[in-house]
Amino acid sequence: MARYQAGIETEARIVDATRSLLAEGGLEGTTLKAICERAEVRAGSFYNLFDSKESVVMQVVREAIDAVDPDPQGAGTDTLDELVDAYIRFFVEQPQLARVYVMAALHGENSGNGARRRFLRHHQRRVERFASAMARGSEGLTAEEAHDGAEVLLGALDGLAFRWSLDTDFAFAEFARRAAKRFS
Amino acid sequence: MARYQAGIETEARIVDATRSLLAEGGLEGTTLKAICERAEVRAGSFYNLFDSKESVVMQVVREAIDAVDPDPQGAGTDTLDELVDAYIRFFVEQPQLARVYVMAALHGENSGNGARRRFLRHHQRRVERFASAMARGSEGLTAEEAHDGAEVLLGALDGLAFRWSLDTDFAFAEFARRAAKRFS
DNA sequence: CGTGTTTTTGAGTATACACTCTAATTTGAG
DNA sequence: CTCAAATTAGAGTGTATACTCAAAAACACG
Repeated sequence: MARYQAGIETEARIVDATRSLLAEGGLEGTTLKAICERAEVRAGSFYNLFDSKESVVMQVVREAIDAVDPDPQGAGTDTLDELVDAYIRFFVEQPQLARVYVMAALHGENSGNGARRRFLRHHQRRVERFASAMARGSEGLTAEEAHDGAEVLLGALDGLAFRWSLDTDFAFAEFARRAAKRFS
Repeated sequence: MARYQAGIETEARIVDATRSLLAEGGLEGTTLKAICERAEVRAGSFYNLFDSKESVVMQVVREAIDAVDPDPQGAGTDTLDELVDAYIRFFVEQPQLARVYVMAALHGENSGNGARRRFLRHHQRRVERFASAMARGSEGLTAEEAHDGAEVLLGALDGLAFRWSLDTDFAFAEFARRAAKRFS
């Protein structure tokens, strides 16, 4: 762990380098060599501050997952529109982290169950939150209907997010709102 | 290129091995060693039949992309429901190829523009086909409205497909139909 | 058979990768 | 200023990867 100022700054530089590399080229392009070059650090310094390459990558991925859902405490009070807007804002304001988020989901897809399970749990928490907002928003909706609706809406949002990650000219925000409108 | 029966069979065994490995572990798990072991072939035989590892992988990926849209000639005659059903059937009947398809999309995400552009073109063709079915299905829909609607619906289907690839217990078919109803 | 072609083998090459280790340098609290 | 602790450098290790090559084996066909 960094205790001197120099170490703290180096650590931040390494995290920044890792985040931008992940955003640009995915895991494939994010080699130790690339991280060290971009952070202007030699391999020895890297391993003085991190246990492994995986640990920085996971740190950035957690950062991205947290940023998608910035106020987990607020569950139970927000509206569906607010949740959708938060998702949209995440993509517009932090496109680098957004790309990492999409890739993390995709990579968790393989990656021997660990990452996959983590991402599924994250997804389920999000579905519940969307479902409860949905139920609060419209009278006469059973819990199951709200849950299923939330699953479909989140599926659509994730699909559009993926579409955006293929081509960042895609007007993600517009389409996301259009999808959300079908549910209110 | 294979000219004797033995070579033809070996080629098929290699393609099968590659497809199942891609479905199980993604690109990461699909090493030359793994392909050769599963196909019961030595490296030299592999390179007698294929130029590179990438060429088999691309062959399987093309196979998957083609299987999503089994009747490209039929464009202009099918209904939206038929298109959605074809998509669902693809996932139910050929889950291995379906997994490869999802992964190809995700991997195309990096992979230096080539794969990304190919996948985008494929996506755009599909959007057009869905849009024309949508326009035919309901009167008084401008071309642009149909196009945007198709983009949202396909986004939802792709998102749900991704959700299914995270957890194959997910009732993809049900949710896909629900999404189709919601977004058309 | 005999013969030219295809197929198979398996040891071998080159390279990229994550990671280690020791010694030198820098830092900052007392 | 001193000195122990933190930081850095950079050559070096081990391993996995895609891929090559020359020779042996299997094959089809006259």
